[in-house]
Amino acid sequence: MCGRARCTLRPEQVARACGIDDASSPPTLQMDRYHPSFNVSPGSYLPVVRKEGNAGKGAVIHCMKWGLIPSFTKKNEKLDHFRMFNARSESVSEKASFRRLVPNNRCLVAVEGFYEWKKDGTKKQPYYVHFNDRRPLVLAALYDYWENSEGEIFCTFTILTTCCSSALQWLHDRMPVILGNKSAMDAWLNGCPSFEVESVLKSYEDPDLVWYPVTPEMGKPSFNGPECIKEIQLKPVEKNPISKFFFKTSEIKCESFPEVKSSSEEATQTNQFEDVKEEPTTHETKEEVLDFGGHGTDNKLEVQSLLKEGAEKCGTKRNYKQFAVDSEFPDTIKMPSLEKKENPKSKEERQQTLLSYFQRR
DNA sequence: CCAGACGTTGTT
DNA sequence: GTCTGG
DNA sequence: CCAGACGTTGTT
DNA sequence: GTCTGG
Repeated sequence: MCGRARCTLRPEQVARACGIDDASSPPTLQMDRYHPSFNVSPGSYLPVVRKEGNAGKGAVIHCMKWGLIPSFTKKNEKLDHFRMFNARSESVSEKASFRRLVPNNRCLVAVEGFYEWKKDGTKKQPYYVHFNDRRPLVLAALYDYWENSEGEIFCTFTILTTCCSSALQWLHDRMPVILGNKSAMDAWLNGCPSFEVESVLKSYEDPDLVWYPVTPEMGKPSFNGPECIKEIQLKPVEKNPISKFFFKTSEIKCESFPEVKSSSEEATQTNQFEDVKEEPTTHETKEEVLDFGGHGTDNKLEVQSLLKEGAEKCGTKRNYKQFAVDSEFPDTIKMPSLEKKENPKSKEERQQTLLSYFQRR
């Protein structure tokens, strides 16, 4: 499934990720509705790349609400964006609400990553899933227009899902359809109405899709900011409660597994597009790879020899590259939930100790 | 013919 | 809009 | 997706 | 439990 994501991409980044020709100044529509967020959920607006017009082959970035409202929805019906925020790709060509959109209402949604909750009995642990080179994920989606009784047009979309890749099966059974290359994106966006959609509606199996656990606090939709994607250290699961008095969690904490694959993909920046009016060009020239903390220096090395298996059991899979640069979140951006947090994480909290284990309870 | 549905997820 | 059910 | 509410009356 | 809201 896909019910939560990070999208703090600027329109140019969306355009570039989706393969729009003139990505430097893409045509946009209703972008004032776009509020970049580390915690996007159904019901909020995201930039969607769709074809411009019927015959025109150009693309436009159109900000739409996540959660499909089919055009045939009754004029006076109460809108429910939380019912159809996903569409099963396996049945999308049969279901009445989606079927009619497949030929002519396909679109792309670019996000930096998405969240997935792992259920362990009563507990739910969220993980952040993303590409190890931090290029955006381009997701397959469908959109529709609906007009209310006052003549207002509502633009909404739904993200297609498929079964999880074998690598992500441990986490969930469903995942969004990730269009992993230019031809898949192009086919989905520009393919003729009768094109064989099944060919691109596959689960993404490549090993550059990685993940790590994040704070359960981000489950609250109002919790926003870079803290959402900060890697956390999972507490080891202890069968025997007594044993936790006898080991140092710092010794057995999960280490990362360095992916050895090198990617030629251009790393994308993670700056904000908070408000075009305020600082439209400030970030234009930056090509720096940025990240928003959370990857303590203590995580950086000595992990080379660790087994992949062990790392993945501990719920982390990542690439060296993401530690190449350690930078702060730009302070030009308003991030309310961050501002409230007066204390930055102490080293104590980053590197888990027996003391912190109890302090946090 | 008209009326009514049209969905996913996870959990039971 | 389009299909299913009565 | 998860979090949070889950109610009425009358008055401002 | 189930619905609504973000």
